[in-house]
Amino acid sequence: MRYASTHKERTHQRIIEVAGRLFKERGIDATGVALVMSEAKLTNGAFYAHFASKEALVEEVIADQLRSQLELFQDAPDDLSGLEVIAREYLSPEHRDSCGSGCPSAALLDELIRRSEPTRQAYSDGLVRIIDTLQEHLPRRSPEEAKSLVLALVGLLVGTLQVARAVTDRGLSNSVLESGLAAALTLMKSPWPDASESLAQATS
Amino acid sequence: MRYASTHKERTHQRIIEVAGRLFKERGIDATGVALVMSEAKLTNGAFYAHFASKEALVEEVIADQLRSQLELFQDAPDDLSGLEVIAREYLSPEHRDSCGSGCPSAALLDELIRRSEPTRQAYSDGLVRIIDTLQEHLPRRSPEEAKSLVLALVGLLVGTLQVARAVTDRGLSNSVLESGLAAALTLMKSPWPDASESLAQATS
DNA sequence: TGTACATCAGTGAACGCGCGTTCACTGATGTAC
DNA sequence: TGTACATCAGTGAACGCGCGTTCACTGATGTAC
Repeated sequence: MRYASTHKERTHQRIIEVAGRLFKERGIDATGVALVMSEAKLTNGAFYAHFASKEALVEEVIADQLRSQLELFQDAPDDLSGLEVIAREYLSPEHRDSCGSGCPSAALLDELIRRSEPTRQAYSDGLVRIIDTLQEHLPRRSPEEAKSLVLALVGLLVGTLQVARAVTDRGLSNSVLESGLAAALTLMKSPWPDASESLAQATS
Repeated sequence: MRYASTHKERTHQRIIEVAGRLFKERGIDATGVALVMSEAKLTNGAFYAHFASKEALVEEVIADQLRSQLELFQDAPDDLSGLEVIAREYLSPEHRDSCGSGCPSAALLDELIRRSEPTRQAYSDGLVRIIDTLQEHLPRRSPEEAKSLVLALVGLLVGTLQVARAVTDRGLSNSVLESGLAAALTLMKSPWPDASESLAQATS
């Protein structure tokens, strides 16, 4: 072998990680293959020795990003306090201010909705795994309750972070994060209603 | 006048509305000026008689979209039941399945974060107006509580809709919508905690 | 041990294409006299 | 009333540019004999 047997594999992984950061910082469409390769200290041409197309890269990046996010969540304690730690870190100003190293869902969600079937499937599979993992933090609830709560929390965290990033007023942005966190903590300790119940019925 | 005095103005507005739909369906970067103009039954060249650049169109589209969204919310009753109606319609399968005619935040949020300063400002201004309007649905709460709750609800609705759109499994997608709605209703009737309070403290 | 050849990750110039943008022009209709 | 000109929303071909992709090549190192 002219290179170490792991050489190409490591280059491949480096491209995926660099692309992940650039996609999250700049958007997928706005990040060219040439830029990804130059940031990975390579030239254009080498790209197609690693990936069949840009979309194939996108698909691998998404799978890789969701795997990383899953591992991050798995580091937290396996109970309700772990879920609180996750929410606090997720809705922190630091996470808001670092798209490139942050959650792929918050950075790419509505771009992903419009991409190829395999890419969307890669995202969806990764998200299902994350949901399953988060559910394990709620052993005191029934599986149905736990799953429903986790789904709502995922939506809340992702949406709140995005809104906090979009708003131009820094003070308002901080309020968005704090409000989202307060809501997350409220949900974690609330009894879980049936969604078919209306507010009027529930409060009367 | 060779045309009715309102002719150009109406064409201008038609371009903005067509572009709004296309941007939300396909993404901003992925929607070319030529496509927008042909869908508006015009040719390329007329574009620059109406807008200084594509980004100027984006800015006007965003302002227009948030104005429409605000009007939609203003149609609901001015109390807590109105907020429930809004949440139910927002998290409906119909809204999930119609990006083009739906909420601009859900369709474009993370693309907006990366656009020009004036475009982001247009979005931010529109969102602030929406938040102020939604707050009026909560006369029973203190202004601080009402604002915090509304901010969290906005994050929850936007994030939940995006996740429901991204997930490839239809059953899971429906569960996401139902869970998000259940969470929204729970938040509307819960007492509002201080975000600095931790879950451990609150539950012990 | 020395030489010819095979391997293959990476190089870098080139390709066609669609993008945002420009511009000379059209043609319908109003105004001047 | 008739004719020459002005107005201006819209036309459609063309521009340079950067994109994703292709391909003939390089050069370091392994293998054959």
